[in-house]
Amino acid sequence: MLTKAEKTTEFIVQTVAPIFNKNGYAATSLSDITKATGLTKGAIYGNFKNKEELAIAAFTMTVKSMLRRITDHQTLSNSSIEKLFLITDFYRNYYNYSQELGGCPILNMGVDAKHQNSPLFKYVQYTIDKIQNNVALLINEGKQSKEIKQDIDSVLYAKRLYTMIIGAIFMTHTMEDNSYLLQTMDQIDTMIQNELKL
Amino acid sequence: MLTKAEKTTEFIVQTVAPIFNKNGYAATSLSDITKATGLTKGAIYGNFKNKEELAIAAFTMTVKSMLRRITDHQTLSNSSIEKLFLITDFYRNYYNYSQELGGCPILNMGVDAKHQNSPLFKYVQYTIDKIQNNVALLINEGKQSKEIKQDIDSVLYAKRLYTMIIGAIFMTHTMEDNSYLLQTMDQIDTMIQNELKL
DNA sequence: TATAAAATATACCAAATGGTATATTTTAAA
DNA sequence: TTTAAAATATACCATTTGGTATATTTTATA
Repeated sequence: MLTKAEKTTEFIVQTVAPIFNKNGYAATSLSDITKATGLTKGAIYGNFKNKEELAIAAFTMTVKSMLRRITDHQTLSNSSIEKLFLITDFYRNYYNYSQELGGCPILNMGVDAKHQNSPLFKYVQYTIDKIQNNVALLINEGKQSKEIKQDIDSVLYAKRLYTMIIGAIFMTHTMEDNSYLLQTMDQIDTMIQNELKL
Repeated sequence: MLTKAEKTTEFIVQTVAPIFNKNGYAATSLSDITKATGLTKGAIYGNFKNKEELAIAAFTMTVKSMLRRITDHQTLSNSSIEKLFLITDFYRNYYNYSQELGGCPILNMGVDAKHQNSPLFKYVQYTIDKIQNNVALLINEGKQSKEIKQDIDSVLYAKRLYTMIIGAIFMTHTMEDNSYLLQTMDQIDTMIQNELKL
């Protein structure tokens, strides 16, 4: 069972995560944090060393729950090429989902932390690498099961796909127009169909 | 001739623009500004109403000089399909160039201003629209001059191209790896060659 | 139910924030 | 070279910032 303190820590992170994600680190003040949680500084600093540690906890929590969601979605099929299509399927609903998070954490933190917070920025890089490696692995599996063409460079192709996806995420959020995400997912599906599939 | 005051205004904007672009609005303090310019608050507030107005001036200045640079590069050819290739040619050198600016202003401001500063965010949207419309116009010209296939949806294709470009810019800056930009420009060149060209 | 420990609130701190009124310097024209 | 105006510096302001020491409350256990 979770103790009171553990529940409070969880509660703070959950409450504060979308605020940090929306506003960025510098633009999120401790009064924003106390206001949103209804707690005082005493409670915040009893659960976290400082503002930075809280921001890190919030970001890692958001990213982990996001990655879990993609991974879960992947289990809907055993075919590796189908799993690629499940990626685009996931991102077709990403505008809604990421709005709940306060935006795309990878995109926001990649921009926000770049010249401000190197541990967080490193963590963004690590996460992107992780996502891309998963896609590359999937392509490799597809090659082994003869679902995907043998001459495909899996790492390069994974990078290509994620580049398009993150571009579409930026455009959809910035132009406030979901069609960027939908169109790009169509485009990627066509690529999988025409360029990857054996 | 430029008066002393006009030169100072110019100097402040030029000096401060990359700082705002790097750090974002909230994370750039007035002491950052006075330190960088070597001027005092009196001089800053004599030339600008407040911090926000300075940030707006800095951003518009950066964007305008960037757009001028693309436009200038376009004049290298009269063929509309060649002008499309000149776009990818431009972005092949964009990592270096945008680093001088303190990052890509569109990308950074799109993320930074989204939940903070609505006039600046609107200006980002306006600028993206402008860029995309220029590309769409170029494609239309290519269709008229029989360089580009008639059944291409120019607006949709322009959106597609810019989505890929901004994705590549984010990836290159975040992963600190220029190959994302180069690979994406190769990919776009292939698309122009195979999908657009008549 | 009493109690020790854990969790939270209160009250405070120095430093930094954006901004302004006024004093001083610099500029350019007469 | 004097002088009025324009530009910049100085000194200040209230407010907010992140953070902390201590007081108070809540929790769980004996």
